[in-house]
Amino acid sequence: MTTVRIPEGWPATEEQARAVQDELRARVILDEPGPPPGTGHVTGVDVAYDDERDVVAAAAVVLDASSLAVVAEATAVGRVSFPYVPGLLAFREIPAVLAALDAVACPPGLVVCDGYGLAHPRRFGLASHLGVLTGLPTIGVAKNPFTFEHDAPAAPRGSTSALLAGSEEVGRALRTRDGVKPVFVSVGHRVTLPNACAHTLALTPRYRLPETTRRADALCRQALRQTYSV
DNA sequence: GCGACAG
DNA sequence: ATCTTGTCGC
Repeated sequence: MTTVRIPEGWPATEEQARAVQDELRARVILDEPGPPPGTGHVTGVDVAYDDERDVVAAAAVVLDASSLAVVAEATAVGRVSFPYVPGLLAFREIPAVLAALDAVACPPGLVVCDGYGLAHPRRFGLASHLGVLTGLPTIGVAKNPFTFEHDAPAAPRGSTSALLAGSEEVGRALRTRDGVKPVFVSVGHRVTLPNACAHTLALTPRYRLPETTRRADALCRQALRQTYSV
């Protein structure tokens, strides 16, 4: 377990945070396909909080993309860096996520985030932001449609429908299990939307949520609990 | 002005 | 995110 460091000049206000998004947005790469599903490494990152104690715990779990076996994992604990504000989630999660990613002992490959990338009020969600800061290919897989519109995808696993901001497709609702509520996939950095959906399907052989986020979620919660019993 | 709103 | 027990179903 390592310690979270809040970067110098980290935004302190919502206005500053939005200005950072507006500047970094230009660095997102959308025209690379990204790694082929089922090859190399796939890494899940997630964060758990205790706002009462001002404590944050993050986890990064690296899986072998073809077997989904855990290859490496790391956690980071520290102070909360930003309050939760819809549209500014990245400022709350990224310092902890970066610390956990830095502590992992092997190349992360594709990084799967809990939340959104392109599907964001300013088109620069958590997955986009993390991708720009690390240079890694990233995607976002969210559990809710946020403020976006969508029709229900057909019932079979693998069915999709457009996630829309007006008439712009910012992501896809993707059914990962027959007849179960879909997940919401969007592109982060250096990955294409169809490829992001293919990765998500490859990571959901059994459960609605990707193995990466399930593993990372369990690990960061555990790290947060250990913070109490010490 | 009010409500909604990733995690 | 987090607070929280059992329960219905594959």
